[in-house]
Amino acid sequence: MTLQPERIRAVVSAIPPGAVATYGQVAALAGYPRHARHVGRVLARAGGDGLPWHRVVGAGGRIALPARSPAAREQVRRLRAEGVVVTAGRVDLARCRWQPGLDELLWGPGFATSGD
DNA sequence: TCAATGACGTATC
DNA sequence: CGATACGCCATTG
Repeated sequence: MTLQPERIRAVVSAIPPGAVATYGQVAALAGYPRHARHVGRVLARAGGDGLPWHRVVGAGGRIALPARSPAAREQVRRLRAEGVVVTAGRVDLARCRWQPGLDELLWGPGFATSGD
C-alpha cells in the first residue's frame, strides 16, 4: 500500500470538539502533504467509523460537501452543536481552526486563539 | 496501460 | 466572489 488511511484517521480523530481542520492541514499532519483529496477519500470511506469527519472542512473553512446534501447539513449541525460558528456554509477559521503543536500542549485543546 | 474521477488547493480572470 | 484552469495522486473502469 502506498497510503496509510490509518494515519489520516489518527489525525482526524485527534481534532478536539469545537475545532476544525482543513483537508490540506490534516493531510500534512498525517504526513501526506498535497494529498488533501485522499483525506476526503478516507473520510468518505470511513463514513461512520466514529471519526469526527464533520470537523474537517475545505480551504478557508468552506464546507466541502454540497449544501443540499444531507451530509453537509449534518456536518453543519454537528459543528454548531460543538459551538462552532457556521455562516453561509463556512466556518470561522479565525476562531475554530485547530492549531496542534506547542500551543495545544501548553494551553490544551479548545483554546481558541483570537488570531486577530 | 490509458482515461476519467474525486468530501482538495492555489492561482488567475 | 464566481468560474476556470491546473496540479496532486490513489482508485476505478
